[in-house]
Amino acid sequence: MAIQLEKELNEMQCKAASITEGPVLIIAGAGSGKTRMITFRIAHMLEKGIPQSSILALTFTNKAAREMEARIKELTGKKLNKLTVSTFHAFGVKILRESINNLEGYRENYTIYDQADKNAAVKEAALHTGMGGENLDLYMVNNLISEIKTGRKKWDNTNDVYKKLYDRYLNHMVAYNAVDFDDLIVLPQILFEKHPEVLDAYRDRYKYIMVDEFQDTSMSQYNMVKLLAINNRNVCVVGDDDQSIYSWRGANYQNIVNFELDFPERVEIKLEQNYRSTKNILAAANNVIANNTNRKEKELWTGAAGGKSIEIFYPENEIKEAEFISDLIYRFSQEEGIKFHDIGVLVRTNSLIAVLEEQFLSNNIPYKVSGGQSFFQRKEIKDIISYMRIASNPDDDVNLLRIINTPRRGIGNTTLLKIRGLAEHQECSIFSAMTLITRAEDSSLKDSLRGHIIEFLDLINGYRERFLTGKNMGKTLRNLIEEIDYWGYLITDNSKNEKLARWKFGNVQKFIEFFENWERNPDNIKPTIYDYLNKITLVTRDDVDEEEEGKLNLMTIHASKGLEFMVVFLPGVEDHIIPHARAMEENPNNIEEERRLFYVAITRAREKLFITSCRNRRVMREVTETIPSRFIDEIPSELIILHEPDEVLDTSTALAQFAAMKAKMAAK
DNA sequence: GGGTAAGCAGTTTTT
DNA sequence: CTGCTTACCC
Repeated sequence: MAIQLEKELNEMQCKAASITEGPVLIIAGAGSGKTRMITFRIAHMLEKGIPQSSILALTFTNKAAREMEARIKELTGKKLNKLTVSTFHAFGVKILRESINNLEGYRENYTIYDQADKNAAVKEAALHTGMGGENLDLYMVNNLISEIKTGRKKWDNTNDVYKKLYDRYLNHMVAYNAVDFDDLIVLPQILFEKHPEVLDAYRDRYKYIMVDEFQDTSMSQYNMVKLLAINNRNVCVVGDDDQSIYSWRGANYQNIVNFELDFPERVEIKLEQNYRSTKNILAAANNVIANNTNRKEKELWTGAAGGKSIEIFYPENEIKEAEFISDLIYRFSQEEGIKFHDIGVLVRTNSLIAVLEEQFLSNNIPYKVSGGQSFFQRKEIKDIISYMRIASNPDDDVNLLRIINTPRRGIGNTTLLKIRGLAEHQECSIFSAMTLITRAEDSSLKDSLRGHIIEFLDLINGYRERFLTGKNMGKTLRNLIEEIDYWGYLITDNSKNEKLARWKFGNVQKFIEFFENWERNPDNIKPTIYDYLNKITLVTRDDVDEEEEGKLNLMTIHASKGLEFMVVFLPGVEDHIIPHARAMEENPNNIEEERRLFYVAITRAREKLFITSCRNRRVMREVTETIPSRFIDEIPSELIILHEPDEVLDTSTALAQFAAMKAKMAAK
């Protein structure tokens, strides 16, 4: 089987896939067949005899990583157990797993904190530095910690009041033996600095590096790539500055410029032919994004036909909007035979999802939601995970506090305060303090209380031992859940709603099954509880979906990146939503990123795009009048069918329009 | 000292 | 919807 790049790819794609040596910068526009090019590039490298183990491909999401691996597998028909395709964060986990013992204070059984855990840890640190309470702007402090840690910001006289809190937070994290998401990128680099021999080993191993979604890498992520690639110089980055939509998380598309400076001999390739959208949709997207300054010159073009493929409606309010969209989708499915999974409904904020979801539910439209609260973030699942985390790392105070009295075991606030005082005094973890307090002779604890604490300690210690054997962990988990009587807890806690309790317990059962499946998976050579816990912390969405096929896609625009749909609906295209009021408040320059978001949304559509903008919308409790997004005005009017605000919403016209356009395109 | 019901506020985007 | 505070009961 020889891959013929020239036959499979266009000229530019082919060039991009063939140059495997030296630095390459690929600017790949939306829908330009980027994934296809990358897949062929790696397949080509393997065919040339480059060993799998020398290749490192870094992506942004787990989903992208999985997809890339699957496609390479399909193309080459090879087993890919030596190829490293991973997200930046998962790669960080891998490095830390192999070498965290070299970092002072940390141990191998470290816990990864997600946003919620981090919040709790920050609160804790604030409490200890006397900065807690209602005045604390948790969101801001969280950001500050991240910015300082990743080097995006330095201490100055506007923020150094938080230095104490920051130091405390760092100390706590080491004491908890916990790392946050930023640490997964930053700690490996500290490790490399302190132990150049470790860095050399990674440089030796990964001679070829690829980075996907390069516009979304942060400065510290780029530094990591640079560290690894600077000697061998076989590094290929692929990105599109117009699709950079994660700057709030530290993404910096200036990295494209940095790359040009650090690798001046790079070959630069632009993929500008779009294979996805109708001429009409593409023209709209091009016109919108042209309003941004400071972008790489490029113009997407397509050989596809035109057709009036964009329609704009102005429903009365968000309920009418949801009804309209839902009805239209239903008729598309019934009368045009369009599959639900070919339709995407994309929103700017998670809060817009609920109304739509409700409508789809009552119209019996099968749908799946990506983004928002992930399965692993549900309270009942987090509880169970906390038990597992404490069993694997008892020093993790944040998770201990979550479960110490869930289900109720008679350790209330006052007792807890006493224990925490002791922990503070002894500079030890809460778990250790509990052990101490049960042994103290003069302890003022009542016997019953002491009994409760001992019972808890025995429970954790017992299951810790069982989990650490690495055998029958699923069974162990089942026993644990039974022993703490989590079912009984759910029943009493949701005494007014037994159905809810049942549903929650169903989730718990599901979680156990995931865990057992993972444990049984032969790809896991030696499954440990640490590996599992680290893995699920990095999982956000979609990994849990059972049947993907045949379901309507409902998600945020952020979550839609990299996807495409035959028909796309964009609800809530209103000022204050997109561009988002909060974003604009923060910094008026954010308008460009909001525009990029709108651009990403438009370019998801292959054949048809519906934009709706409500005239009134309920936000929290109040109904407010809204105005259409300014971005609508940036689409040339000759490209769209504009329905007047007072026009009665009519799904039939929209449907007929679509049919006519299809017929016209087919005729061409 | 612990448990619990009721009332209340807070939702930009995510690894 | 749910996490958090508050006030009150056992």
